[in-house]
Amino acid sequence: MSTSPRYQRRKEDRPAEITAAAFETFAEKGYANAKVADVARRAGVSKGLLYVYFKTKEELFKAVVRSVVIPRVNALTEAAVSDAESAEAFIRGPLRQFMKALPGSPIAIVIKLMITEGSRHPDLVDFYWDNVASRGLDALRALIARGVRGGEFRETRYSEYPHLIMAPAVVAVLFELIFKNQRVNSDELIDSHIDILLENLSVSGRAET
Amino acid sequence: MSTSPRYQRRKEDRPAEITAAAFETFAEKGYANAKVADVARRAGVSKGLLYVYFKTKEELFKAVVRSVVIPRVNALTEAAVSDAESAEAFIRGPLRQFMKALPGSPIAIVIKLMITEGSRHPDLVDFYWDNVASRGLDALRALIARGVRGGEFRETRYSEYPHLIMAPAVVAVLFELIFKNQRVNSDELIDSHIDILLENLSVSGRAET
Amino acid sequence: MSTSPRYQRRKEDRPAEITAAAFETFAEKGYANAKVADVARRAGVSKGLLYVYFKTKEELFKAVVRSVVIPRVNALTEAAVSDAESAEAFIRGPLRQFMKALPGSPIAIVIKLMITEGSRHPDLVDFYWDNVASRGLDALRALIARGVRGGEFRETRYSEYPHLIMAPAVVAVLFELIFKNQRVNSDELIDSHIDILLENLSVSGRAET
Amino acid sequence: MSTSPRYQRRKEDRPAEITAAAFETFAEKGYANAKVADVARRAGVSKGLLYVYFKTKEELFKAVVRSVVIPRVNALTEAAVSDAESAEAFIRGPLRQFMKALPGSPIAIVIKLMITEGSRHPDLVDFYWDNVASRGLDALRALIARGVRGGEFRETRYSEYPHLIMAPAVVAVLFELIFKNQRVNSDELIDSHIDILLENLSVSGRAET
DNA sequence: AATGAATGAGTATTCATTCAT
DNA sequence: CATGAATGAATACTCATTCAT
Repeated sequence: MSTSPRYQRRKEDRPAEITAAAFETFAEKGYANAKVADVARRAGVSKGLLYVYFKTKEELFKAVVRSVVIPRVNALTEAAVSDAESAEAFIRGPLRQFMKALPGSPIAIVIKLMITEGSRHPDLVDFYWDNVASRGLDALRALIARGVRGGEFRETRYSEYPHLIMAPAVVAVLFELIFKNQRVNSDELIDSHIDILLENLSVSGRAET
Repeated sequence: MSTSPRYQRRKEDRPAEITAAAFETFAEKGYANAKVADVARRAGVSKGLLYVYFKTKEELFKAVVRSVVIPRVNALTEAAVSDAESAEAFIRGPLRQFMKALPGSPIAIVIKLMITEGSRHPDLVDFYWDNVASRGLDALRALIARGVRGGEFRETRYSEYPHLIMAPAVVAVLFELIFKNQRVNSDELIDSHIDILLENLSVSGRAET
Repeated sequence: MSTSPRYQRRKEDRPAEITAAAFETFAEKGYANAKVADVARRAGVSKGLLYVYFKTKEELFKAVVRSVVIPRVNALTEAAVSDAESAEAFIRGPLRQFMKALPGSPIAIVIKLMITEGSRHPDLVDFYWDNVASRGLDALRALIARGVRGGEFRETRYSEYPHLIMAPAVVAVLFELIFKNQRVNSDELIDSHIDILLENLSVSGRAET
Repeated sequence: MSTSPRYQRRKEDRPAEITAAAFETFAEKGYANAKVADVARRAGVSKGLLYVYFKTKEELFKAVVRSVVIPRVNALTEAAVSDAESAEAFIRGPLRQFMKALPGSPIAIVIKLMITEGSRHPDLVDFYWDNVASRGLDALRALIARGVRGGEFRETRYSEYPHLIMAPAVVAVLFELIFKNQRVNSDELIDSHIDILLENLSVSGRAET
């Protein structure tokens, strides 16, 4: 009920609040069309304060990518290499869920931003490769290796190109980015892919479907 | 006495020359960072004349997308439904070539532009769906159907989701857009995919590989 | 009576018009307090056009210094070395006039700007030394030498330090810059100096005054 | 356990510490380019505290000028009128030293600041005239009068325009401000001037040099 | 038809100043 | 007394678009 105080004095939270607001703004508008003033307004701070924490719009952008990416990659990659469940169970469970969630996740936005602005920020691209793409592919490779080692899977090209495992999720991401998923049922797409994938990996050969 | 132009441009060529220059500029810089003056300079015309043909930068952008997309979709889709070669031969031949070429083709650039600017141009997105994505998927579906009809292929989920056939090419496109293909060998990726795909489609079951 | 046309199309004159306006603005406000928008308004052009001719405010500043300085140094230095009149006559005539005019001349403004902004523009300082200070001192040295050669003057320290000849004019400039000449009668100051100077240079020794 | 400050500043010293820091900052950057935050940091206080003592940046500037100027004018002017040494000895000794020291002294900086910012602070200009320029000129006039009275000097224009006595020092100051004295040997310039000056003032007429 | 000079709205960034703590 | 987080007005610079020639 009271008018919000002019000064909030929340030093520790500010950077996170600002990157969160910036993420939303970049997600909606893209980098070039996002106004620093919008970000500040959305974060509930003045432009001046934003510039205290981030020296330029570019710095802010890089901080956003890092802040979005880092906390999200660990969970899945760690689960992939744990022995808590069989490789197939992991693929049918957590991995499928991850792939279905991908188009609506912040990662999709980051992919968009990397496509748009990557060429102007090679260091960010490297960062993204090292911390997301590369680690994700390694985790998938380790997952397949575990399945093969455990007698669940046969040897396949997927070991070499785990990209093929994620490819349909990438399609789903693109459809989301371009068509806002008006044009494909991502969940069914992923389900179909998982079926095909496991049939292919399975040592027991083709199920009679 | 007068410095006559190298060759006298004919009025009819101008729009095409301008969209070609615009495509190159958008490809290099992205929409927001492409300057109209750059496009005009590259096309060898004045800004004023460019504005005679395209009333705004947006108009120009839409014209570019249309001009790039339309001539490129027909060849493949027509070949896909012809009976000149078996479905498998088509997949191993023209389709594989198309997928390998995709990351370096103008379509990749258009995909990038659709991701970046699509939300501001819903009509373009519709146009892109109608003329590229939708037609491409239909052609793939027809191809699979032909294979099934001809006894080459068994029934699979690919009929329902031909997206899965193109998915690795989409991954390759994304890697090109983000990493300039420093990070994956697209050709081998596609080859591996085609092998897996045909093994899956084949009625004769798994090769002993 | 007619409203002034929106476009004037005077390409050749623009840079000079703009530097003239910029000179006035810098003179009044100093570099830091001069707004580019003020300069443009005073020049009767838009900010955008100003930036067509001068890529930054700094560029504009340098152009101003050059445009003010160059045309003004030649007249005097050339006269100093001509034999049209005796050295003493030159000092009593043109040189005295020049010194009296200095505080109110654009050179005084340029001196002010060099003091204020010189440290941020070492190349301008060099330019100023090469084209104004150094050339002026050389001309004075040549003048003294001519007087000595012609038997008008005796050998004095002024040959080595012609700065001493100009020093009172420099005082007058400083008084103008700081006190707007509310505090000293520059003309009488210069007259007194010229008298002392010529008495000193004269071979015939001290007049009985 | 607590990191106690190196020494406990006493409240009374603060304004002086701040003006000292401000002087250094203004000297290095000029008024417009000096940041209040820099001054505070250099003074070892917070911006907030600085604003307790000086309500605006302008106030601070005026305080700086006053604090620099006042303590420095007294010594010389008092010595000039004392009878401790002959007028000529005073000129050859203390006055010459003062003139040689001027370009490197805080007064030079204050002159620069007066030139740059004077027009925005007429009261400061008046203060500077009353406390520095005017008093200095009076002291020089008194010095000449003492020499004349004591039979050392003849009557000259210097009585009326003691500015002429200081003029070469002013030149030296300007050269320092603009060229950082890369371009003139100030000491020799002053020595030459003093020789000429005393030859001129001397009742005994021209030395045979 | 063709030009490019001219415009001005729009935006990132800075910094003197305030005030809750 | 002391702090420094927070503010926002001010300003250099850009670029799509127009229009006199």
